[in-house]
Amino acid sequence: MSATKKKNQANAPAPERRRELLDTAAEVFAAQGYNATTVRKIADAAGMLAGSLYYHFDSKESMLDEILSTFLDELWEGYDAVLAAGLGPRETIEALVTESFREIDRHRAAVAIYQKESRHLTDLPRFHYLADSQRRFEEAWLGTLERGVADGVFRADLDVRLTYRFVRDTVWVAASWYRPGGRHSPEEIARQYLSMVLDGIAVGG
Amino acid sequence: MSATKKKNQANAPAPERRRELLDTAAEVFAAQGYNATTVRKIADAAGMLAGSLYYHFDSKESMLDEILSTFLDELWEGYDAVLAAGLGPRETIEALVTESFREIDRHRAAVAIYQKESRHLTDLPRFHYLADSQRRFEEAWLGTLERGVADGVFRADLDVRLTYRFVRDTVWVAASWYRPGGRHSPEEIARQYLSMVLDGIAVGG
Amino acid sequence: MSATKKKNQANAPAPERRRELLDTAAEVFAAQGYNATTVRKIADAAGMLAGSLYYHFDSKESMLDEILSTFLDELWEGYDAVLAAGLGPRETIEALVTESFREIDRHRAAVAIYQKESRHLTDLPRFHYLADSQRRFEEAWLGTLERGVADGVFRADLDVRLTYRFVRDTVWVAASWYRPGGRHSPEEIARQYLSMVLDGIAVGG
Amino acid sequence: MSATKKKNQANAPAPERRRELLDTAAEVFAAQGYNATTVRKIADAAGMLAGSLYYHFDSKESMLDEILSTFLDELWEGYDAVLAAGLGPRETIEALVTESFREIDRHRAAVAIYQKESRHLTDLPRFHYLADSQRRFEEAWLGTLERGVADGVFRADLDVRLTYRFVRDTVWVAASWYRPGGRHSPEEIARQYLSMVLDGIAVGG
DNA sequence: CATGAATGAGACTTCATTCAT
DNA sequence: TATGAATGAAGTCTCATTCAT
Repeated sequence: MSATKKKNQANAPAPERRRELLDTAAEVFAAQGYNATTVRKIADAAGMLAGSLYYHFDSKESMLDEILSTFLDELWEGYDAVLAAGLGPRETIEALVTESFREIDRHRAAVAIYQKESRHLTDLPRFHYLADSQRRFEEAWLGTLERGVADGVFRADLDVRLTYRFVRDTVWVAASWYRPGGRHSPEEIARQYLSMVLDGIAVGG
Repeated sequence: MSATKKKNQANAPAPERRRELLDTAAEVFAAQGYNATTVRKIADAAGMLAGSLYYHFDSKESMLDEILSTFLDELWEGYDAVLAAGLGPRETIEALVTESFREIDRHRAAVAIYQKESRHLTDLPRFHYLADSQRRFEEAWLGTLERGVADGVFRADLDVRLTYRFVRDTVWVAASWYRPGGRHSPEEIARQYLSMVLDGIAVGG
Repeated sequence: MSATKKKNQANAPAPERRRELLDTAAEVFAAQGYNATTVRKIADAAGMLAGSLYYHFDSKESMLDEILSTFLDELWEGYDAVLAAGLGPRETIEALVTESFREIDRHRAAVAIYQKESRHLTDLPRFHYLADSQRRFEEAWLGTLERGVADGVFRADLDVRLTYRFVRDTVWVAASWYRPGGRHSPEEIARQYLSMVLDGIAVGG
Repeated sequence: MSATKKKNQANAPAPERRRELLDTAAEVFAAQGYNATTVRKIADAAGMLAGSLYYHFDSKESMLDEILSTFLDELWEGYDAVLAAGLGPRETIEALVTESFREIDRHRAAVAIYQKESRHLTDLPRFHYLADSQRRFEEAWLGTLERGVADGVFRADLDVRLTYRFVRDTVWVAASWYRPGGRHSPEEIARQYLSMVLDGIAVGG
């Protein structure tokens, strides 16, 4: 049950090579921006000529599509598991945040691309699934926050929509500085982040 | 005492027209991304032909340059005033956050552009001042947080560098959804944000 | 009795200003080439804005036209006087060469422009007079050389057409390095040049 | 021992195609002037689209660069052989002139371009080698003439610098009218030219 | 599978020219 | 007479894409 759709890949064979090339492309997209990335840069990074990429992919856009949809598919697999677990609001938030940092760990480039490009991409029919995902996203997070306020575990004096935006953005922007294999594991980052957001940085509280 | 540099504007006079055009350009850059914005789109939005822009500006890049440097100049004017005021760490953070949201209110487009483009721009000699600003930024925020930890007003158990990143990102990423003249004033947003970051969203603390 | 035609000048008055501007334009054309010279460069050199030149002239091309035709008019005045004087072949050559260097002295820029641009200009109807001039030129020089060979004052063993080309080029190409007011007067240069061409540079002869 | 430098060609292989295209470009540059030549005209002459040229070359300027530097490299190969041969002044001049007309025969277009464009090109760092070549040129010719005067084989009453200019220019301007495969071989033209310059066109001497 | 060469659309930019003031 | 601002055509160059080999 995919969150997105089937890809019409230019050719079938050797799915590992395909994945390798997509990883390469994702790194370049993330580093330079989608528009500023030329097909030739991707090909250079992959050790081939620009034209050769078209044996594997229909277009530059379809590479981006596959990168983003693969990431979102995996993300929703994780999110759906959390949401189906019947946890309380605070525990749900904790699980979603942790899951998010794990995704950043696994798909850093894709997340960075998503952050930077999703806004203008949603206009294209091919990328409508980004808006769908955005909607489900808001449902999950906002719903959990509201449930927490109703249950008395989250403060009632904060604008819940504003809080949602803060939390959502801060989690994902981390992709812009996170380096897999760095000092902090995703779980450690999640713990620190949650501690800040849930209890504040001030002493005394 | 400018944070950046003097612009060599193609032509001196009529600074209001110049500012009008820059505002228009900034909106388009923010909405579509710098690379995806064609000079023609800016000209359309300004009600003129693409070539006509070059009477006012040397290049598309110099428009971006002027937008960003103007914004940073004003930002640092505000920041420097705060930093020179001799406030305690908590009050400094509060003042910086409030000042930041005010800048977002005044320069929404510029902030959004800065967020999206500054990373690849820093490579260009012309935009070295972005890196300089980044450095002073880190000094101001990280320094204040460290002082707060030393003074015992901020928690000592959080990774201060990680906290700095979260705080910094959360503030600026607001530019991506903030709409001047919307439901919340910059001061109101700052208050909510500070309350969340300082005291946490959980009840009890 | 003009060699060319009337100019339709954009406006009548102040012929000295007109000449000043044309001199300025000629210098820039000579220094940078006609195509590479922008109207703005001419205006800069004249201390005005590009658009202002159009009060004085119809177009950039008409400036070039007026520069070249004025020069050719004066040149042919001198040449016609020489040719009408009924001199012998050697004396005619001497007089033409001397007259030529005097023209270079007076119209250095125009001569340099003529050298560089006349070839592609002859295609334009407006500049047909350049081809006419070229023809009369060949008549005058080649005819004199042939007369000299027939009279036995010039060597019969040289290809007269080839000789004509060498002589012609050598004279005019001097415009590319000649600086009015330099070490050598036009007459001195003419004398040296004639001595070389008529008697050779080798000792003994 | 190259007179100029290595080219960073956009792509390495198929050097014959590259040379074909450069020859085409050189013809158009020579016929119309570098500035007046549009990339589209070159492409038309080569039977391709304008953009396609950029697969082979970095820019229009780099085509010009390669045309000129290739020509100068070959020219200096010939000149250096002459200068290393230890000939007397008169024989050196004869050999240099003959070599020059041979180069015009082989590189007519390049020579014509060099004549017309080198002056404003020398300002560009990329074309500094033109000035270097110019300097070595003057050394070779002027030095030989001076040696000839000292040895008593050339006349002492002529301004040697003026003579140098006349000789230099006249040789090279020939590229503007010379047509390879025409009535005269390069050697025949050289002989006629040398006869004129060395012994003069006047009978008796 | 990959290369080499080309296409064609469209980008940024330049510039002669116009015109109201 | 000159300015300031704009026009519009054209120029150089980039780049995603195609395709024969």
